[in-house]
Amino acid sequence: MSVADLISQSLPEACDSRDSSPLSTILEAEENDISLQMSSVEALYSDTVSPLPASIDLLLQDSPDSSTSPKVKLPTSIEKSTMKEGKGLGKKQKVRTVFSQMQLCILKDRFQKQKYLSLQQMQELSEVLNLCYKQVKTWFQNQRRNARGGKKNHTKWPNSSNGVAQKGCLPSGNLPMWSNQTWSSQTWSNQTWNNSQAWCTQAWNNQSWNNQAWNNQSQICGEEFLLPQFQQNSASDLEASQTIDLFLNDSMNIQLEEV
DNA sequence: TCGCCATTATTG
DNA sequence: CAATAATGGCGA
Repeated sequence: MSVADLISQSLPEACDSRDSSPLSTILEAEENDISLQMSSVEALYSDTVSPLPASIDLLLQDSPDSSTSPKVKLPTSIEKSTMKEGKGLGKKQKVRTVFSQMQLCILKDRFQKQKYLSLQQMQELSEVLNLCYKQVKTWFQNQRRNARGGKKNHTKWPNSSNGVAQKGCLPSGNLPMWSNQTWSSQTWSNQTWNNSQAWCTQAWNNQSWNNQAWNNQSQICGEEFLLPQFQQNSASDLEASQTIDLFLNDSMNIQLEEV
């Protein structure tokens, strides 16, 4: 499979992050050309994370986009043009990106701890998820809204009553606050990430996961992360995990103001 | 500029 | 039809 495919998955051209992200976001270039972006991204990462070159692309966006196993949607170019030409004329076609399970997982997890992210934090997160800053921002925006639930009960989180394993996959209790400046990256990588690894892997392995599936899954996630079966994942998965670990730590180190 | 809101449009 | 990513307007 080509990395391009994977990438395209989470490459909404709708994001004008370049415009929105003041802090020169690295990943801006990608939106333009899939092919080009690939190289740029690759270069970028390989440069940043010297040891593991392209693996990042894979694991990140790749998350076998669960959303729809059969036909991986290529939101970017193909889908767009192929869409409805009828109204696609001069209209603004929204490209509704379908975030992968992994992306959602990370997003949700983060959201549980932080409802508001600083610009840089969002950017970092976006890098990690290989999404646009704008998308992350929007996502949080929407989440905040339905988290509040107040007006329109838009989203129904799996379990809204318990504050435990409800939405996220990672039991917040075991995780160090993303934004708290105290914990060391080591702590994160050694302890927390183990869990993360598990759930990420899980996410990758179970393509069939749906948002609803989080319901059930989240519970196991809460207690039995490191199931033997998950550890038997392929090398690529492991590699991926490690990769994430790496850049995650990297981003973590950047640390800025907290909420 | 961002956040929040209401709305729109896509996806399943 | 429900869920939700993304857009645009408004205010701080």
